Amino acid sequence: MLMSHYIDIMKKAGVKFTRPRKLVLDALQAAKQPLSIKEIHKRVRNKADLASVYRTVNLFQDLGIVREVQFGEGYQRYELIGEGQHHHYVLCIECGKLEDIDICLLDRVEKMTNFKILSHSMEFQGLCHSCAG
Amino acid sequence: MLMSHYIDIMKKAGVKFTRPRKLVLDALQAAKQPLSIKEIHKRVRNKADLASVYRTVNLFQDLGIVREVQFGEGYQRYELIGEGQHHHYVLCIECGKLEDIDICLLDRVEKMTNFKILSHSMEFQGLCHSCAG
DNA sequence: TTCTAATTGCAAATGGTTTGCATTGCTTGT
DNA sequence: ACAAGCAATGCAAACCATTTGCAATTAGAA
Ligand SMILES: [Mn+2]
Ligand SMILES: [Mn+2]
Ligand SMILES: [Zn+2]
Ligand SMILES: [Zn+2]
Repeated sequence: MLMSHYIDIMKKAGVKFTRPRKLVLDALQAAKQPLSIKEIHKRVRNKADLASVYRTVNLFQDLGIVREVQFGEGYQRYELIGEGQHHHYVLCIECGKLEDIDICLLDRVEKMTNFKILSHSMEFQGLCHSCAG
Repeated sequence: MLMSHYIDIMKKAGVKFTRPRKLVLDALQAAKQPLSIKEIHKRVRNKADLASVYRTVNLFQDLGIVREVQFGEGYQRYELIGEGQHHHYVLCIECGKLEDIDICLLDRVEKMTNFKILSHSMEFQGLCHSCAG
């Protein structure tokens, strides 16, 4: 996704496109896995404060730029959402291997329940083929 | 699920069936929704310490007696698992309405990914029909 | 460039969860 | 019934992710 896309979203929302926000965006774009706050902060050390990373990620969530991914590690992870897309994962708790599963039940659940779904999580944890032995 | 079922599990695991553990079990059995630690503790006040509630719930998780439910509230919820069963939910963030969705992708994901899945979360948050307007 | 509200950095606070340790309570063997 | 040994508890302190107050800085409109 182009940087200009996210700048547009912020402009439309009437918030400033600041240095910390660009840095967090860069970090998330460079990553190929959902990042924790600590990981984002590490990729941005001495450029943006930890509190700013938190505030930025929360803002991005409100703006629909990032999505929270729950791996049950005791903290959250975040990934960019590109044009209405997002992923769901299966994680090996032994070796950390992460696989994308191409399923999303959003539409099905909206129809089935008559809810307007605003967010959802659907993540699996277990042992990959190698680690299961 | 019968209390004896859970007692058996604890016996097999070689852990004691103590008063706090019975209290937490009772609270979870009486509940018709996943409970937070705070809610369990409230239902058990002056009978079991908060730390014991935490320790008990963690033990029950290890024993496969309870399952963590993630509603993204900033803390965890727990529900009893009866004989290989568990639920997935859609939650209205406005009025708190909770609906059970009768879908589980465990088997499908295990086959698709060749992982041995040990835990998973699949919860949806949004607005129910009344609250969406 | 100037001006001002939005944003940041830093430090302190918060809140859920875990942990250390002395005490209590089972359980087993005598 | 008693004692010994180990497990589990209560209480307080620690931990750690996240939030917040506030003074200083900065984006971006005028
Ligand atoms: Mn989805
Ligand atoms: Mn399931
Ligand atoms: Zn693995
Ligand atoms: Zn509702």
